[in-house]
Amino acid sequence: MTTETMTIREMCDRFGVTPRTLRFYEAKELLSPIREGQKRLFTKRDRARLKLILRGKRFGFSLEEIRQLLNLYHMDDAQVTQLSRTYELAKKHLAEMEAQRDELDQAISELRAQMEWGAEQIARRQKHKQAAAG
Amino acid sequence: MTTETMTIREMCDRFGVTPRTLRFYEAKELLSPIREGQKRLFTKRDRARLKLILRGKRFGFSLEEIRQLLNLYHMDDAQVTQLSRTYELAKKHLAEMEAQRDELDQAISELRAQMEWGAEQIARRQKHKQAAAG
DNA sequence: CGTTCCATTTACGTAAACGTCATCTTTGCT
DNA sequence: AGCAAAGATGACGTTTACGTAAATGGAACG
Repeated sequence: MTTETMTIREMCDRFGVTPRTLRFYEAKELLSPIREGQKRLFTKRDRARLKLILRGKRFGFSLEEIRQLLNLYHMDDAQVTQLSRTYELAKKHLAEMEAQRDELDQAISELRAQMEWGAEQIARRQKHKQAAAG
Repeated sequence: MTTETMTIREMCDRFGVTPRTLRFYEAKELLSPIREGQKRLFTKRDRARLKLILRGKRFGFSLEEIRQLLNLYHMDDAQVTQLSRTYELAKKHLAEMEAQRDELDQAISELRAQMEWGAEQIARRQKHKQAAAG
């Protein structure tokens, strides 16, 4: 087993996805495993891309958005031609992510405050119970 | 126009959603506007909840997940009974959000690095052009 | 009173992201 | 040679989150 390429099953085990998912991503041109006869062989590049895909999904991006963004991470010489356009897209994306992070930070502190209130209510009820029992 | 309640149209204009969306959220028990005859009237509570709904969506949560979480923010006396269960759920959610933020932070710095590389490539090409032209 | 304008309900349609068969090949044992 | 396991290729099904169209109902305006 050269660690260079992986079968579909090895990929599934490593990333916790189904074969269907990997084939689907290939159909959508998010992955492009090489073929050994019929069988797919996933390269290091595919693994790096899949990692980014799954991350993008956790952030709420659609596969189509993710497809665009993958070009930012895997530019070959042919694509360097449109590099500055890609760069603009990246800047936009970066801004979106930073906005999302700020919102997330805010949401986190709001939730923290909410939980403190909740903890207080629980404590209050404990006291009432004791008073009623005593 | 008392600022107390809003019509469906006012809601749509304020939040940038369609009437269909608001009715859909009501059907899914995410919102519960009061009725004036047939017509829906959205209260301050509905607005607060909708804000949280839209935010949750940006974070990649499903409507069903969001529905669960809304209880954390709008607990009435009846629900305080299960408050400690809710509190546990909140803790789990908070942990998820913090993990997501950390991942987002990492993704942001990776993208930044990627962009610096891109900027370098652009500069390099500029130089080559000049050399070829000169 | 007719029409226009919102809004409501009901119902069917749709895009995204896979799940789930059914049906082959291919490949590795025995 | 025979057979099970793994993988491939359609093709249809499913869930989520709405879109869209049809039919209906008030109410407001000329």
